[in-house]
Amino acid sequence: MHKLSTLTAGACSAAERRKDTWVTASPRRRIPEATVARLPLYYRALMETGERQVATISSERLELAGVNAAKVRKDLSYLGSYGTRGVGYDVEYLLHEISRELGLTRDWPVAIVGIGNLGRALANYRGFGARGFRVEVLIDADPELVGVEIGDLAVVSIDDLDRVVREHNIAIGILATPAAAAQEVADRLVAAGVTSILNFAPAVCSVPDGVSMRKVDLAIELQILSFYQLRRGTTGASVPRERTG
Amino acid sequence: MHKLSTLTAGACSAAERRKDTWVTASPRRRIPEATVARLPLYYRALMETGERQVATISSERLELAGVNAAKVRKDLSYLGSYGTRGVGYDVEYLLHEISRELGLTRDWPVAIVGIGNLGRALANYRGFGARGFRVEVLIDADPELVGVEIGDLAVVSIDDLDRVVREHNIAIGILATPAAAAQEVADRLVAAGVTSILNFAPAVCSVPDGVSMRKVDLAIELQILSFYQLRRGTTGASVPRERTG
DNA sequence: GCATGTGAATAGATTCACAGCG
DNA sequence: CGCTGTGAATCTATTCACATGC
Repeated sequence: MHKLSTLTAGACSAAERRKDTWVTASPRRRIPEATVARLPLYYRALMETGERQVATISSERLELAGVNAAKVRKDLSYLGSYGTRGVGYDVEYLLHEISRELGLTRDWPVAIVGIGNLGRALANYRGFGARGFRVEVLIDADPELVGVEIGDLAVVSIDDLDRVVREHNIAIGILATPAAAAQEVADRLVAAGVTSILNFAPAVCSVPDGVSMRKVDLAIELQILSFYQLRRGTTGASVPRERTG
Repeated sequence: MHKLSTLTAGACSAAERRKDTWVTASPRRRIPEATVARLPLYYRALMETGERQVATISSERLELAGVNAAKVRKDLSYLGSYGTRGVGYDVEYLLHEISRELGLTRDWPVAIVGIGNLGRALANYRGFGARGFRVEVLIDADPELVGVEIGDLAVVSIDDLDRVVREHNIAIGILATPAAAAQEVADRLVAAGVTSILNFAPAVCSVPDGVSMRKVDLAIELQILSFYQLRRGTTGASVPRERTG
């Protein structure tokens, strides 16, 4: 059995949490997990700001839903002292630093395994492609699906997973299989050299140390919403019906 | 982390108190956010355990990836003292308590707004439907799409959002629009009485107090993976290529 | 004996508040 | 003066360790 190190979206794997695992490539401090999770938000906000030809921005104005100015400053301070006191942060420069930190200056070839409804939608999704994440491989177990073209990619048989993952130098795999297949496919991806997995399968699924897995689980998100919904004064349109079946 | 307005978890509705099966009426303490986010995991694990005809389970054995026995015990203790010392937790009973806590004994009608690739995949996704979340309304702005049948639902025009949301008593909305439309649609959903939103649009988007929003953002998840991937000794298949352009 | 339930200890994240500097 | 950068204070979450009770 594996050393368990799964993570849900929002939490990170044991591998990342353990201090000793850190290859301190960058001389600065270890960037806290919570900060890492917010860097993409800053990146996105800065991109939008940059398009509006704004040269410089203060932590106050960068502030976005749920992230106040103090948090912004502390987060950015982990990257280095990239701001100017009395002025703010240079948008272009900060964008560059964040994208370097996030590895967005690189090209990450991605494989999607499981070409059902969701896998197909992900394959067609413009939005990764935009920034460094290019879907290069589609894999499915269904012989009917093998060879079918989605976008400009032909679906490859799962029997060829190992070969094709290695050929394309895939580091990041997207798991969109049924729950039952998730663990086996994750194992095969890892065996083929994949060290980051984004898991859409609604299954408890684990990966060895040294591999990151983030879970995106629609059912879980809805259940969390349901929890808070239930505890709110439900009025108007929000009154749930008693379950029928 | 996720913007969930200050919760009124202490206040427990009369509807909950009404039932007879549990001894202790309502959880004494407020359930921590981190615990709430794990309840669905326990729920799922217990469902699988229950199917294997296991009557009782210890925190040690319930332990799943990333959640150790101590955490399990503390989490479950927030719900009440539902275990038996020296034995463990009764699977059926605990399952019932958790599902009640999560509001899974109810039926939550759901609307999906934005019937593109992703929205369509979500509409066809069996998996919510399973436990209380039933997609009843599909909404899109594209006139070409209005009236088109997906599964057994016809797409409704966004002009009718308010009416149809109220008619179906929608409390939970799923946002799968392009980023540009997200904020406006969120506002309209809230105006129509929706108080929980699951947002798939890659956009900074905010909701007023008293409304929950959870974000599922593929680009962000990939960027977080990329961050850790970059900091790992990238060997074998995992060496990223330099960006070509 | 064995596994829960829980205070106490520790670790981590957020916020405060202000010194420091352009 | 305005805004960053950061120690210190606070709040939240996790882990430990053991008394408690079946």
